Amino acid sequence: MKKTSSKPPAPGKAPKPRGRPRSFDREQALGQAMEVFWKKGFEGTSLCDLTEAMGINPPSLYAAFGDKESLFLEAVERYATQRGETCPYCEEPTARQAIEKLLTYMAGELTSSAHPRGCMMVMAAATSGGSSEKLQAVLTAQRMSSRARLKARIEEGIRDGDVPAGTDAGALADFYSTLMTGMSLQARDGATRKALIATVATAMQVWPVKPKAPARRRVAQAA
Amino acid sequence: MKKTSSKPPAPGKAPKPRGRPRSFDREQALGQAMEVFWKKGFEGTSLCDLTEAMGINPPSLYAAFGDKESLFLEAVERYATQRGETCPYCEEPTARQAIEKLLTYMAGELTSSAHPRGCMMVMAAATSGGSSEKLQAVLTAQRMSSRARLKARIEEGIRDGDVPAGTDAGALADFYSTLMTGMSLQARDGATRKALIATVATAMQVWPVKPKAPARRRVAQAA
DNA sequence: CCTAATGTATAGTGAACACTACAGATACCA
DNA sequence: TGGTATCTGTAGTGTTCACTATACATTAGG
Repeated sequence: MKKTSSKPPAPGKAPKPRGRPRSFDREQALGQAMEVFWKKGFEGTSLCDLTEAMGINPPSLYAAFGDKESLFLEAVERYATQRGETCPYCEEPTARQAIEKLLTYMAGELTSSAHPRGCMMVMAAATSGGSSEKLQAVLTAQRMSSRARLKARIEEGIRDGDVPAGTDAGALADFYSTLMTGMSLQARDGATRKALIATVATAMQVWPVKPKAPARRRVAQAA
Repeated sequence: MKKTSSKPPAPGKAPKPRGRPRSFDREQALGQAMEVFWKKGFEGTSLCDLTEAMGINPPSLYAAFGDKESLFLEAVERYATQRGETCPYCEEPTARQAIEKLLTYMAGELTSSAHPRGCMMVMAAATSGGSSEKLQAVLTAQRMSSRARLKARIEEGIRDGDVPAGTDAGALADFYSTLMTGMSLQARDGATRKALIATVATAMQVWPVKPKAPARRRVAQAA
């Protein structure tokens, strides 16, 4: 594998690119591409859609990103990174608060008018039926990772004592994963933020409670 | 609008078709087409996929079904009818039992190996981003109808007294609608029947309970 | 200045798409 | 048997797809 032409490796190296410099901002163009993929899916997006949104011509796109699939994968990566950074998650003191905050945050994000509705991953997963294996594998991995993070936070809650000891972390993670997936579709379908918030409130009722009050211990653990 | 050539209007009329008879079973061909659409979505399915699965040539397809979109709409209609008939629903005595039975039935159906995984409607909704307005309108209507049926059954439960009086039927219907949508995607993603059943069990915990036991009435209502 | 290296713009490539013209086949009715 | 109506199979139609060959523009080093 040889990198076609991404960017100067490091300022300390001073590679001094020889030829004509690129006339567009690669990161900004990637952002535009991400929005288009987010809105129309992988197969629903044409090269024409992309070049128009990115403001460049096909040869520039291919020189900078490889091909349509590579560009999509980079967009997915960027989306995941971006979401992972902005989303409040494990900083809440209890697992319940963390999950509730996550779901509430998502209810707002999924219905925000600042970008396409729904989660890009979920939409991509739903619409990439006939795509390449690599593409599907990456998407599946992303979804597995999302579910695993949920499960890990619940298990952390069990260790910390804020979640009852017998709780099935996997099943609970599956439940909230399923719900979040559904929320994405509902959002795409026009569900209001209010409706999603109400659904979140309903869903939080299944959070396990301790049967009695045998140990009123609360272990504070620095994040 | 003039029907191109669907089928003889009624056996009583004895229309006596004049020309060469059709050499394939229209209903069976429609079933094959439905399976392909179900598996690959509307845009992901090519005419070649369809003609191959249906065992006919393009002109026969167009003569019998109009065009790709009309065929898809007919497939959707058939799917909805078929599901509506086979799915046990309002015959359960209480709303809770009805919803639980529906969800459990769906957990099995969505993961059945007898047909493509997931609900055709949900997959179609997710993948028909760039399709015609009519197509999207029909799909939206189907989903609204599904949610409305859920809501109606809950309201029936409120009237019958097996659901607490203050229950927000709309919010509860939204919650289970969202969950069912999510279950479809999870199923497509490879979730096991067991995992879906567990999620259903978790979800049923949110069912509202009466604060005390004021009325133990059960109204049997013929379907 | 010239040469080399790189990016950009025009204008295509072959393939796949939804869809159909046309001729031949097969039915009914006279 | 002939006329007409409908279906079937072959072989296309033009369009759009992802992608690229080629020529020109713009930089750095000499």
